Amino acid sequence: MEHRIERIKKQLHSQSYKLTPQREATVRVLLENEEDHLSAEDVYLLVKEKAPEIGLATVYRTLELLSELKVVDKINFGDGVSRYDLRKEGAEHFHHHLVCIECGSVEEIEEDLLGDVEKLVEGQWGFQVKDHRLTFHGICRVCQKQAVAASASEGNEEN
Amino acid sequence: MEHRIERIKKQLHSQSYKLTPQREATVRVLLENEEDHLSAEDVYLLVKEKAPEIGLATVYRTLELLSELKVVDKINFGDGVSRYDLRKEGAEHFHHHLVCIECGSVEEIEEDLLGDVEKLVEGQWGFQVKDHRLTFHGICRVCQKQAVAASASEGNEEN
DNA sequence: TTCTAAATTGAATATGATTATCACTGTTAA
DNA sequence: TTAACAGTGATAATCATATTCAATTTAGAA
Ligand SMILES: [Zn+2]
Ligand SMILES: [Zn+2]
Ligand SMILES: [Zn+2]
Ligand SMILES: [Zn+2]
Repeated sequence: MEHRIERIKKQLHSQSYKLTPQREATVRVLLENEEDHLSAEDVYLLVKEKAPEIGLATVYRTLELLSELKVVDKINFGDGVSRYDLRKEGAEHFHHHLVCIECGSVEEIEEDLLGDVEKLVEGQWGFQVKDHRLTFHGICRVCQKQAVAASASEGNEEN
Repeated sequence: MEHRIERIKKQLHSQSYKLTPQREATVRVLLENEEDHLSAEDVYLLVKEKAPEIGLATVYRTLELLSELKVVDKINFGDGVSRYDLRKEGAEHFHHHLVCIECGSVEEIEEDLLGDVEKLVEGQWGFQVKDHRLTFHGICRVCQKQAVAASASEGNEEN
């Protein structure tokens, strides 16, 4: 954790930005909730627990800055809010997401998966790929099981 | 065109929705601008040219409805507005996009490309894929050429 | 055709996320 | 020390989208 903060600090400094206490608090919240996909409001509320004096505008500004520096990726799952996702250490591309249309859960895929597709796009469409967004919408493992269970008990009730 | 409108009409009726003049005008605008990626506001302005009495709320409602019926796909390229994209005739999945980070142009890829990846996701992650969103961000062909030209003339100026 | 209930509409208003403004504070470097 | 200047928090402004509601339209039933 400290190591990653140190790294982000250097990245900020290299563009003559400072790692202020507010920015550090924000980054810590992102690191502590790496598995989640927090909205700006979510981050704000979590940061407030530790640094109650922080303002919402500062959180937005910090997230925007981290986004420009590619420390976080801004993503939109179609529910009207932007969400902020830390890049994995050393990851070249943004990771992928599995969004369940039943329960709304979001799972991550860190494997690249798109290597071949990107080669194809570069070769066949002449498009120089810099990054991507890939999200699958479907039914997660849990909801699939529940659907099976529900249809089974439904069958019983009919008897 | 008429054929596709007829089909959408049936799809609406099958869920006891009506193809009102406002809805038809909206669908026509989408069909006539199939290659674009229009926002609700864009659609509104275009529909107004032919049916000036239409209200913005109706356009939003229509696009939302068409979205539920899977006639259009709602997509977000990260610029703060939702865009609406007609499904290709008979397409099972949403098509892909190439967004240029230089000029903002959006190109479409209709080829599936993700068949193998989806099989992997279903098999290895147990996730039942229903749909996807895939967008590549990078440099389009035109901007690549311009970059080459610019760096060449820059080299000349230095002499 | 006439009638009726339900669906749909437009204008206006409300909402909710994000951004801009601005006076103030802390930091930096001559 | 002091004069830029980056950064901040509170607030107001903006902008996309959703909701409300009275009025209109529509598809069937009678
Ligand atoms: Zn689920
Ligand atoms: Zn993620
Ligand atoms: Zn371009
Ligand atoms: Zn498209």
